[in-house]
Amino acid sequence: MSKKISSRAEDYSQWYNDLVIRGGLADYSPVRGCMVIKPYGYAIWENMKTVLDKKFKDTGHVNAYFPLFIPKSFLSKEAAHVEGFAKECAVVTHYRLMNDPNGKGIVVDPDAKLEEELIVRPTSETIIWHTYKNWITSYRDLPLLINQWANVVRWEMRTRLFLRTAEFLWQEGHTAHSTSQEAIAEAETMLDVYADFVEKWLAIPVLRGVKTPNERFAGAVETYCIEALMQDGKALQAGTSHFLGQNFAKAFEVQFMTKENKQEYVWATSWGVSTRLIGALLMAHSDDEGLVLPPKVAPLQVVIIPIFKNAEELNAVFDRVSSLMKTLKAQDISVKLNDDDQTRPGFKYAQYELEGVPVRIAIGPRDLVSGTAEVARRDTKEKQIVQIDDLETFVPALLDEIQANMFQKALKFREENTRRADTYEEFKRLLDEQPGFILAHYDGSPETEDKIKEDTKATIRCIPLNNPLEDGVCILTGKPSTQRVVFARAY
RNA sequence: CGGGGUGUAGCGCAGUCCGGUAGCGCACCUGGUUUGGGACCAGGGGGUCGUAGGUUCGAAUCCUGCCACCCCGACCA
Repeated sequence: MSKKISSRAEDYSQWYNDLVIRGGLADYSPVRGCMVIKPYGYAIWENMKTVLDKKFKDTGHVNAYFPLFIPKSFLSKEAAHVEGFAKECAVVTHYRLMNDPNGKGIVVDPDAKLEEELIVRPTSETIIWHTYKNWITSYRDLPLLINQWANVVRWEMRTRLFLRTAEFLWQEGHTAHSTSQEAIAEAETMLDVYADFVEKWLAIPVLRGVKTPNERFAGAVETYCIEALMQDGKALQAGTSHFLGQNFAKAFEVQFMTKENKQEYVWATSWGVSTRLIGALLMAHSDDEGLVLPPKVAPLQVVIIPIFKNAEELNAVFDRVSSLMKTLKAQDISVKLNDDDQTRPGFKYAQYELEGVPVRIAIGPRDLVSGTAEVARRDTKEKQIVQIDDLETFVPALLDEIQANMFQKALKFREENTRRADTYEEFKRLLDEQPGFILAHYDGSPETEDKIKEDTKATIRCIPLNNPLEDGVCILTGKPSTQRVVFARAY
């Protein structure tokens, strides 16, 4: 095995795969499009989950769990919804296997065919709204604010580790409200929760906006999204929040009695983020040496590498740092001393750089004499000598600085790669030569959007919230336009 | 589903053209020397060569079918 991972410049896709595999985040599984999330990758997900779950609860939501299997007939109750998901559903048709009569292993028992086939959930709107029908009868039952952490299956044509897998982990919030305004406010609140999380914890700047009708979630009236820019200039949708209007309430007959004693359909939202966020995290920050993790979600924030030739020297380092480790842990900083005597320091340095541990501290016999340590930060790869006694204040400050610096770096990258195009030629040239977000006018028609997508593979990522109005003309048709929208090629 | 590629030890590969019973590097195990940026020496274990069939005295190698995975597209979070 080569020691280096592929570089971004020579093969961006391979670089990404190397990060995931060599970084110990996931493995391929025996089933196409599925992956095994390894402990290190899962630890990142757990950290994300912990923060998000608290934010959901702080905004009034509770967790519940709905079943994996959905009766096939449910899916077709909302027309746009089935249109959007039918082509990528895993279907359960039988419930039993038997020994092959021809002696070749095991086969599906033809007598065990299900009366009605079951869909493995690609998302849970249908089963949840079926359930909500029984839970909601009065305005007093509203709002109903429920989230679930679950796995879903979408049988995608082409998969990519974390970014698009056949099965993925996510959370999906499903809320019911008595008014349209309240549901819209909910969808916007959750978009803000996502944006805040991605920017402050993952250190990835995002654009908040709404999707055009073409890009809207199947069954939504309005889809809000956060869009991030990856290092190769492609966009990645990092989270979505949908205002579903009364579409699902009507499809599943969910009505409530108002204060005025009138029957009305309830208003709905749904919102979700998935393990795709791990893909975003990798692609936004990592470099040719490996992962670069923001301290706030790094499974391990600080690693101490002792330099030693024998047990005495190791113990001397351990004695010198044990109180430091306690102090850091008391501040909720994860720290580990790697006392493995089978690998040498250089190997450990390379390994922790690959894994993206934010701060590395090396302490050897010479340091013990001088009372110093070598502190290396992963984001800039800078090293400096610090007094060991100062580390308990230096390290927390450094972690904060790394977190802030990673966000600033990503923000600068996005700003430098957000450009305006006023003609179609310029638009196409930018896509090929300087990929990134492109702000351009379009005439607002789905046909124009489709044509541009067909020509260039670029899509409208979003119409930013609070978008400044500006008169212009559509880059494709020359028709008048009142605002620029954000185009990009996307994952 | 279209295009390209690959299936040989846990991983990465050579061997296939030209058939003779499988090899290298890393990893792993044992012992020793090492340890401030991916250590070294010696010894050792591990593979029905993706799968099914065919040709042949003999197949990783030739022929046919099938399967899987990866990359690039169309679809999507």
